[in-house]
Amino acid sequence: MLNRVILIGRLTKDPELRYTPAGVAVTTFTLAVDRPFSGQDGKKEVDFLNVVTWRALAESCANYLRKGRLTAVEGRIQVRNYKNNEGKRVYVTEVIADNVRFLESNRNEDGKDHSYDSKKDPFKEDRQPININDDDLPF
Amino acid sequence: MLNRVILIGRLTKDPELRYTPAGVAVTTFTLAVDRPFSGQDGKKEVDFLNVVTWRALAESCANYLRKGRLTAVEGRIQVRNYKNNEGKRVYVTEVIADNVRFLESNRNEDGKDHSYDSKKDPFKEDRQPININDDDLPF
Amino acid sequence: MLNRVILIGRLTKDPELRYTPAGVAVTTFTLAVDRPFSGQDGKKEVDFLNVVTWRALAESCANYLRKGRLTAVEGRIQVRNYKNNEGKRVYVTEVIADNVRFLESNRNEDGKDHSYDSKKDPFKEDRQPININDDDLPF
Amino acid sequence: MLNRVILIGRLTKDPELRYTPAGVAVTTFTLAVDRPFSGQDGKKEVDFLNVVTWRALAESCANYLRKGRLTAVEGRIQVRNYKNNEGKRVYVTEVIADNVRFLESNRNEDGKDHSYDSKKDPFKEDRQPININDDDLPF
DNA sequence: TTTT
DNA sequence: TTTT
Repeated sequence: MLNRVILIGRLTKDPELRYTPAGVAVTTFTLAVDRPFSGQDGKKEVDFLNVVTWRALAESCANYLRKGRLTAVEGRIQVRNYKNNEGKRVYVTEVIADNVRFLESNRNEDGKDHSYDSKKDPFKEDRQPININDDDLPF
Repeated sequence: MLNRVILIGRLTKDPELRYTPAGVAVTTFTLAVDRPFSGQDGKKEVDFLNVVTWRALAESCANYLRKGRLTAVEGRIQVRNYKNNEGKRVYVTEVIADNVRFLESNRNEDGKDHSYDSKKDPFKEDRQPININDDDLPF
Repeated sequence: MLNRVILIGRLTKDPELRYTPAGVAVTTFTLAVDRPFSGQDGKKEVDFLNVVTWRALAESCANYLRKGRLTAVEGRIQVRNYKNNEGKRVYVTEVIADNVRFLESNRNEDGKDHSYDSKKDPFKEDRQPININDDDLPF
Repeated sequence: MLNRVILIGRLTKDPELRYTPAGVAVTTFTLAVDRPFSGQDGKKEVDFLNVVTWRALAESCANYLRKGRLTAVEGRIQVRNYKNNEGKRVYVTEVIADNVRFLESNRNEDGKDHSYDSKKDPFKEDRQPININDDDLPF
């Protein structure tokens, strides 16, 4: 009935943008989130949490997030399951984000409006995959 | 750096209480959390999320939660991994709760203080397992 | 940049539905939220938090919430200020809800779809006030 | 029964550290939190939210937070009331923080452990006020 | 001004 | 009373 997650962490790699066959943008990335009180007893503990964003938010994440950037994410936990190539059902837990805050902006700050316009994205075609099934997404 | 989850859902089964060899109580249960807008397009979508509680909270959850009860949980997402019996690394995502609210109380309301006292628990010994390793918990 | 609140508590009175001159529904109510650890040292501490909902959500809150009902609210904190009749600026803090969960339903459960339809609301006209200014809302 | 707030914003001024007569540290500051979608229709909307921290957390906030710093706060909403000098009851809403994350560290990064030690604080005595009542705190 |  |  209620399912809310808020995370602050750093991207482990650059985000990955893909498109479903229907042309819907989906960006995935992993956040490294340090556990509280890590480091004081020697061991540094971190959770690596997978985040999924859709549509306009996916495109702006692909554009403005980069490896190592401090990022806040709001969303909900979702459990997805699929059959792997051995026919076994696998369960994957992800955070479906509906709000992402870029806490560290680009170095080359220019004061312009950075809202993403996919029509002006020169790399959009390069990123567009061809064999994704909308029901069984491959991330 | 920040990792906060709040869930409201219903228990899919009675909670399970175990003890580590060191005698630390740990209770696990699964919450069924309906996704928003489920049902209007026919399909009812639900996430089944695993929750873990420790110590005093574990004991009070074992005592007062039951299958079907509406329950609120506050905590953080954690990813645990272990090697399965085929030697393959398996990743398990759980919500480690630090606050649990019983939104539906027992039918037989009696007005007494319901804070759990493990010394008075007649079932404690029955529930106590013998072969749990504190580092590699079996849930 | 991020502002998220989640509350669970009970309505102190029935909710109040009003309409702006432009016909926008706005419902307000107060949640009594018990503080943690209240009661053990004798004193029972409660926060009374004002909640505001708009449009369709306002109408369904007006319809299904009642005094005493256990309710979950998701939203953000907002500080509104206005000049009182002595010309002094007054600051009011409210939770603007975008998600409300009715944790205690009506006794007369009927299994029907309870999504609110304002066109079928026989009391809508009665509740419609005439002298509310959209910019300076009177709650 | 549940009361959780998460904010990310910037300090409007340096934080203020005080001590109760019993010697308990309490730090207060205000976060400027931009509302979503601000700026696109011309008007930039902000909420100014008062935050209160206690004890060790108060001391580390006083030490490491400064005006303008981006900061994440976790806590609960509390409504405090007192009689003002005209004998009228005034209600003040604050966020009582139990977790604060410094999202922008000091410029002079040195890699050292920055956990606050009040015994080594050369300014502690200077900051110690004398006429605060523990029950009716003056912020 | 307040709920169970 | 307000931050970038």
